[in-house]
Amino acid sequence: MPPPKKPKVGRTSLEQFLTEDESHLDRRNSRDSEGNSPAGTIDDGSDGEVFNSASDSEKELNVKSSSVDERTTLFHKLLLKSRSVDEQKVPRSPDDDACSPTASPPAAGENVGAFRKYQDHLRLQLEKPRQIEIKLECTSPKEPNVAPELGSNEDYSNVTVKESSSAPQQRLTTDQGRLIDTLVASALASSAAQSIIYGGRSTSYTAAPNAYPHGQNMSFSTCSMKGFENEPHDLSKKTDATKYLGHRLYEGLNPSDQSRLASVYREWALRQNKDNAFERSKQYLESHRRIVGLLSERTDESVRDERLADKENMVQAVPARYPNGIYSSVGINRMMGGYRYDTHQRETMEHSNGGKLDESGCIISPTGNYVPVHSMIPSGQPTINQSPTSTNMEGVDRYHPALMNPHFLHNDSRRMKPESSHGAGGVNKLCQVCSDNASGFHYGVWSCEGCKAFFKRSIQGPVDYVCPATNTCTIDKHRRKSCQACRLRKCYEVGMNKGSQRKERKSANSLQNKSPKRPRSNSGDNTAIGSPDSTPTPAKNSRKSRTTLTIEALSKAEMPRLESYHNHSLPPTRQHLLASFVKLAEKELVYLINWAKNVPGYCELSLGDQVHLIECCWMELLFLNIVHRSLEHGGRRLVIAPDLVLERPYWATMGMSEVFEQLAAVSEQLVQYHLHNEEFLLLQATVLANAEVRKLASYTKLFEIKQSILDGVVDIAQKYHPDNLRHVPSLLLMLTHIRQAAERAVTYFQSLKADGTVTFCDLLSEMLDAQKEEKTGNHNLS
DNA sequence: CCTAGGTCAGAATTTCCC
DNA sequence: TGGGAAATTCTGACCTAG
Repeated sequence: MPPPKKPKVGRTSLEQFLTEDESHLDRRNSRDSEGNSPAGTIDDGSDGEVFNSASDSEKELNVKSSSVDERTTLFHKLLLKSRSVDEQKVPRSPDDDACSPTASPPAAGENVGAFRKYQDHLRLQLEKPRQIEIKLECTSPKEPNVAPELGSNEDYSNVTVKESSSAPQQRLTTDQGRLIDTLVASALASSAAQSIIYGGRSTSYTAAPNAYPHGQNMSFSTCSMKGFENEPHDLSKKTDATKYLGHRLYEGLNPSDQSRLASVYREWALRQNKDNAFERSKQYLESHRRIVGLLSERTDESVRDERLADKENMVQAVPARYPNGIYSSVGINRMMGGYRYDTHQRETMEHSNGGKLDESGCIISPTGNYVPVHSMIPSGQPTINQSPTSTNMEGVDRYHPALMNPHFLHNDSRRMKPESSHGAGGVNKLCQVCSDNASGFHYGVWSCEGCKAFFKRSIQGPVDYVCPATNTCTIDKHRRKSCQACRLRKCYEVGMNKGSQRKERKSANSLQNKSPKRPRSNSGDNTAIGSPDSTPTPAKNSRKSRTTLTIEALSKAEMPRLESYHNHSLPPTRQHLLASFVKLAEKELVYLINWAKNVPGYCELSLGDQVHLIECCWMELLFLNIVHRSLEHGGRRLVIAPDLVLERPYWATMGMSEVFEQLAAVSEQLVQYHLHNEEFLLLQATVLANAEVRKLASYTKLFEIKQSILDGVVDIAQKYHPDNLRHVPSLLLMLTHIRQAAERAVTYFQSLKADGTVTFCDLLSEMLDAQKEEKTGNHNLS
């Protein structure tokens, strides 16, 4: 028994809905009076009934729905939204309690109480939990007359839904059937990927629909390698039937969608394939995966639209936190809980989404998993009169993510944050992590309660999030739960950190207030203060401001100090220490790639050059960071992570004695040179820009970047060490030792990888492979 | 007034068992 | 192997102290 629920305080979400919907209704009415209906909607009259066996009142509701009765539809929607709201959680006025539920819908203009009474009535009718399972009435795939023509615009008369209790059988509406199509399509896409991964066998599609206790949950999971074409199936069996369903659906896709689906999953397969090391990993890099994916994940607003436009034409893998890894499971909860789509719902979702349709084109389950949609929509459906690749949003509506928004399908009042209750001090700020409404300035950034709590939990205890995809998951309001690793990465990326207190917020604000003044004059330029050159020429001025901008950009991108979460209760053996080291390196590498994108000019290089530079110097950069973290120890110990500080004896334990000695020596030297933080930032950028001496595709641009960074190094040296002309060359000399140490380490790691001492993640693995290839000269610098 | 951190109901997921 | 139920983990709205 769940504990008693607390009464909800403040404005109820239902009230929110009512307010929202009443205004919405007004809009609808005025619109309909003009005789216009939104594009992309379906003819309600064809199959308006949701459940044939529904109670009388529900029938009445549905009949009215099909006659486009605005108010009834609105109530139906409200009912669906609020079905799960525990009545105890909804504070009611004595007046409400005194009234019994009303079986007739209130007239337009009636008050909220009347809406509630009717809603209560509907709730009572539908409160009984439904246990629903999908049953296909097909007996053989060879009998088209009984097999549903999925993917066509048929009604789903052969697909039935039955209640497990005493309720009679119910039919699916066409819309429900199509939603199931979409789910199965996702599952089959995953299965298709499996078959590609496992040797290119003809695709096998298996999706198992599982009925959950309350009739509201359904999930599909891929689970078998059985080929559909090759083996007989008994469609009276649920799994086989669903397999058939998926197969037919795939067949129903138009050729371009099929090909797109195949190519996306082929890429995915390449990424997963462990047996074909270099060629495939290279192909994979070249086909915009992993590191390329990380590099392509620009945060810059100017490229955001571009990225979103690309997504229009993308089928995405379904990220899921399941132990079986590549088997994506698609959890769609409450889909069958009476869901029905119509124009009113669409409008409401647009409304609640701030007037915008989600651009990703993915169905989103309440778990946050998302299902590829655009390519799943079978062609030739009159109600979706567009190609799936079209950017015209009209055809997206039916399968639109918004329709699967858990907040919409299931009114969990806890999750329905009143717009005005937080509002970040009255300022309508958005969460910098997920773009939900920010509740305040938390951990140094504007963030919502969810991301705040998530970050809090993440920094409180050891977490070991691993992205099931390519560390490039989109984190937004709907998908923030789909990948913890990427959510945490995003938290750090936007600048969340434990140390941020209100003080920093004030300074951030004051900085913001001052910022517009900055370009106007160099007087505020820190580099000018105390500079020996008191009469700067315009050229020098421009160079100095460029240095300032470079340093600002680099500071902004400063990497977080990640914890290693090394288990100190374990004996400090080579294996344990190396495992922690590698694990940390994996995490840092992801941040490193994102850091690189903030190096001025880096993103303007060709993608190939970006990848190449990172591949060449990632270890150097990791080492430079270690050296920097270890400055306070003066070379006596190395700070691998705040929770993993290695004393000299352990360097040998790890088999990295020489490498670490070198790093420690550099660290000791840098202390003597009084390395300033700004210099450190520029050194990092120098390592990146100087990673390759040979001519790359973007040679000129890279040369400019290098010059600019070196100018910065010189400028800053003048600022902090005006009397020491050897300071800059001394610093640069240190980089040669870091490079040497990195090269040794890479060789060592390659040997560890070869003998299997330590498990490397794919990204790190690929980095090591790339360097190996580089060494053997197979890399073609184009 | 604001935020970090605590709390806990409910949702989501995993595990166990038949 | 599927499915139900229990156990566990995660999420985020709300609360409180400073």
